[in-house]
Amino acid sequence: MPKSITRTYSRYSRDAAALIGALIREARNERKLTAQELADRAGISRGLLQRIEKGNLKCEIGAVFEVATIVGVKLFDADENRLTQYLRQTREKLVLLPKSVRKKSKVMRDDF
Amino acid sequence: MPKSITRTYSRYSRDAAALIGALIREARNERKLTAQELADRAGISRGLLQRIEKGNLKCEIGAVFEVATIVGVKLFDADENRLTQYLRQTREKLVLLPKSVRKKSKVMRDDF
DNA sequence: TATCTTTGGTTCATATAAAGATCATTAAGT
DNA sequence: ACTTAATGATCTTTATATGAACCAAAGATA
Repeated sequence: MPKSITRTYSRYSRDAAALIGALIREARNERKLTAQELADRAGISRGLLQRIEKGNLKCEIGAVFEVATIVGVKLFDADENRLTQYLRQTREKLVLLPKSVRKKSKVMRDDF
Repeated sequence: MPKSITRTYSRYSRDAAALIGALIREARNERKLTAQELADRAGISRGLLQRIEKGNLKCEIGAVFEVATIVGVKLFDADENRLTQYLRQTREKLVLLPKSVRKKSKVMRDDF
């Protein structure tokens, strides 16, 4: 990560992360779990869990998903079956798709 | 990050990441964007985009969300309005909830 | 009120994710 | 077939996210 990158995030991304974080915190309280307990179960530190619940965008997605899974926050708010089904479908579809994209060569007249 | 952490991920987390990655790649191809172009738009490197599309769990969630947003992959497969609405509702609910969880003190007889 | 627990911020050391560059392979366009 | 471009993969360097150990503040229980 050279040259000190300062990322800019869209509002949608920020809202999505904040939503997941809020849902996790809510679910954790409903299940009467302390932050430390949930962090232990997920194999992460309490500090990281705090940042996740705050909707911090600079957390590794694996940690967020893991915590969400443990407390039962469904990603895609769809049932789990659909997820794996869709995953299989998508994989099948992908092998049929071209592997690389290509521009219409140099300059193409499409103005008529 | 001391003591070399090797995380374990649940199947659900792995599938979810793989699904997002596959959807991103599919959407990128549909929009005729090269990996470099999408990476540039998201402000990330092409290498990172590759890992995201492969479903690598060790990517920062902000980068994943940003890319997904750009190519139009909806998280929670809900419309954006519902996301922000739900976010507001959740935030309102949160202030009403107790801020800390507590075990039922030492040993509580709940066996009657 | 006093005590114990949980949470919220720090700070610091270090493991590591990300950028950037390079190269081989694959595939699209001519 | 040839050319050009996109992808896949690997390597090195560097910025930084994470874990750990703090402390203070808030909250629950008695």
